[in-house]
Amino acid sequence: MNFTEKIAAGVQTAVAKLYDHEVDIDNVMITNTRKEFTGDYTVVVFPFTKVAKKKPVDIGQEVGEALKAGLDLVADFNVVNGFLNLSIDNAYWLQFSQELFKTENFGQAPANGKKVMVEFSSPNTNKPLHLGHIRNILLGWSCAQILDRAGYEVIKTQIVNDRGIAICKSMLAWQKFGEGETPTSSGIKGDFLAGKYYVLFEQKFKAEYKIWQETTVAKELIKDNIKSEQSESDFWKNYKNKYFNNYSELGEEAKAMLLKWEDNDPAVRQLWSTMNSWVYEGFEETYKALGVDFDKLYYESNTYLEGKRIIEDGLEKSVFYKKEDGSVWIDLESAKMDQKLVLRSDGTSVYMTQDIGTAQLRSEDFGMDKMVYVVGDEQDYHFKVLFETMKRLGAPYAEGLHHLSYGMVDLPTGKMKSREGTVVDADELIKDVVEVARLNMVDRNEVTGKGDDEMQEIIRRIGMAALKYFIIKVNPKKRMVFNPNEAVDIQGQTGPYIQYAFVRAKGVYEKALQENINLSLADNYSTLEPVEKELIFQISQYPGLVLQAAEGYDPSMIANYCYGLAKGFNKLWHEVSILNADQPATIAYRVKLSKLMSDTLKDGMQLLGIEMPDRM
RNA sequence: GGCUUUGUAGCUCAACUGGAUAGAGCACUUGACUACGAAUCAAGAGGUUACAGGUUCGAAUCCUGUCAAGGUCACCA
Repeated sequence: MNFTEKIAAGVQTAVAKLYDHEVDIDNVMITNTRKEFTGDYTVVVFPFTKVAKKKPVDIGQEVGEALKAGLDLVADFNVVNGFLNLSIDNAYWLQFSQELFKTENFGQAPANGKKVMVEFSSPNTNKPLHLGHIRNILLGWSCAQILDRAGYEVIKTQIVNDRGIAICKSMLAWQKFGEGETPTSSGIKGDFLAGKYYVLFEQKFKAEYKIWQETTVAKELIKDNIKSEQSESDFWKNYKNKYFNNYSELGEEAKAMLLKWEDNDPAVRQLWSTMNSWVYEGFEETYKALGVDFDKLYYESNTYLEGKRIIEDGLEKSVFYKKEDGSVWIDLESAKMDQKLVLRSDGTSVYMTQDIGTAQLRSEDFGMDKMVYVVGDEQDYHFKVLFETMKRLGAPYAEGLHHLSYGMVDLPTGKMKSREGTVVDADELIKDVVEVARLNMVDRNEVTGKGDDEMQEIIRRIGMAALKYFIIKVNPKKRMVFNPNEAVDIQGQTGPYIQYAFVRAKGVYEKALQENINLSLADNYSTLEPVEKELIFQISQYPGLVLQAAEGYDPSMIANYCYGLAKGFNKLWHEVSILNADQPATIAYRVKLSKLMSDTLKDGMQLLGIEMPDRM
C-alpha cells in the first residue's frame, strides 16, 4: 500500500469517527502539495463540509489531528483554507527509498492477462513516409510500449494499403514513362521511386485535364453547371474527380488497370508486386532508422474482400438492411449518426466493409481483448461508425476498441501540402537532425577521445532523441506545429536535456563502482535533504503514471514526466555534492538515488522509443 | 449548413481530469565553471486561460451562446 492509499484510508476512518459518516474511499481527494506550501500530500476537505456542518478550516484541523495521532507516517500538518497539507515523516521516505533501491523492474505492472493489438503507421504504398507518419509511428510504438509496461500482452500491427487506384496511378506512369527504371538502375530508394511516378502521373493528368477544359464538351458543361458565385477555376477544381472518372484517358487506363488487378491479370500483378517490393524495402529502412518493428502485417490486398460474410450475418440479424438496388446499409440514427453504406449495389466492399472484416480476421488470429487504431483525426467519424457497428454485431472485443486520434502536424508556414512541395520527408528529416547533433558535438570539441563508431552512435541517439521528444511531448489529440529549428534543440525541455541528466547520474554511479565505494552504507543515511525527498517523491509517481498513460493512451504524459524527473535531478546535482559529500553514508545513499533515477529515466524514455547514450 | 475537435505568456507546450497565487521551455535581462561534465543551475520580466453568460465552497477544465481555426458529411481509402 502506498502513502496516498494509507492517507485515504486514514481520512475515511477519521471522518467516520468525527462526523459519523461513511465516505467512499475513491471520493477522498488527495493531491500532491503544491510547491509554495509545506507538506507532501494534500487532502481536499471541502467535500466534507456538508456532512460535518462545519467550516472547512475546522474540519481540516480536526481531520489533521486525527491523522497525526492515527498514522505514524504523518509527521505534521497545516491547514490553508480547505486544504489539509500533510508532511510525511522522513523515516518513511527513507524506508520507502530503500525499498525502491532493491526493487527490480520498477514500473512494470504485473501481467493482467489481457491482449491488446495496436495498429499504427499503415501507409499507402505509392509514396515515401513523411512527417505525419512519424507522429503516427512514434505514437503507436510508444503506446504499445506503455501498454506492455502496464501489464498487457501487446501485438504491434499495421494494415498496408497496398492496393487501389492510387497504386495503379504509380504503376501506370511507370509503365508508360519509366523505361524500365528500378531502384538499382537509378540509385533511388524504392519508396521514393514509386512516389516519383505517382507525382508524374498527377502532372500528366493535370496537363491532360487542362487541355480538355478547352474542348467544346467542357465549355458547354461548365456553362450549364457553374454556380453564379463560383469562379471557373473553383469549378474545375471541384470537377476533377468527375473528370477522372468520366472523361480522362489516363483515368480510364488507371481504372482499367485496377480492374485487371482485381481480375488477377498476371502482367499487372507482376508489376504490382515488383513496385510494392521496392516500396517495402524503402519503408523497412525508415522503420529501422526510427527503431520500430511490427509483430504482424496485414495487407489490404488480402483483406479487402473480407467482411462480406459478416455483412451477410448482420443482414440476417437485422443489424443491416438492403435497399432495392441491392446495396447494404446500417442505420445509426438512433446513435446520432447517419445511415452508412457497408456494401455497394454491385456487391463489392467499401472501406467500412474492409475494416469490419480485418477486425474479425485479427480477432480470429489473436483473440485480443482490446484494439487500438492509431489514425489521424480526420477519420474520427469513420471509427465512431465502425465501433458502433462492431458493437451491434456483437463482437466480443467491441468495448475494447479505441481510436487513438491525433492532430495533423503543421509547419510554421502552415499546412504540409504535397502539391506545394512543403511535405517534410521522413528520411531527410532523420538525416537532418542527426547532422545537427553532429555539428553541435563538433562545436563542443568533444569529437576526440572516443571511437568513431561509438561517437556516431551517440550522435545518432542525441539527434533522434531531439526529434522524437519534440513530437511526442505534445498531447496526441492536439494539432501541433513542427518547427524544424526547435526540433533539433538540445536545451530546455528536450530529449537531449533528459539524456544529459541520465548520463550525469549514470556517470556518478559508475565512478562510485570504480572507486569501490561501499554502497551498503546507504542504509545508515538518516538526514534526507528536501531536494532528495523531492526526487524520491517524483520517482514514486512513476508506476502510477504508467498505468494512467496506458489508460489514456497518452505517451505525452510520460514525456512530460521524464522532463520533470530530469529537472529534479539536475537541481539536486547543483544543490548538493554526491561523491564529495562529507559522510560515507550520504555518498552511498546519493549514489544509489542517482542510480534509481537514471534507471527510471531510461525506462520512461524507452517507453517513448528514445534510447539513452552512455556518454555525451 | 449539420455534426465534430481545438483556442492558455511573443513562440512551442503543461496544468494530476472540478481544487490553492495557471506552470515549464524557447526568445529577452541578470548572476553562478580551475568540472562529482555549465548540453547545467539560480533569478527577473512576460496572463482578463478567445469572448459573454450560467452551474458551486471553487471553473482553463462542466453547461449555453458567440467568435476564430481545423476536420468531416463519396457506392474514395
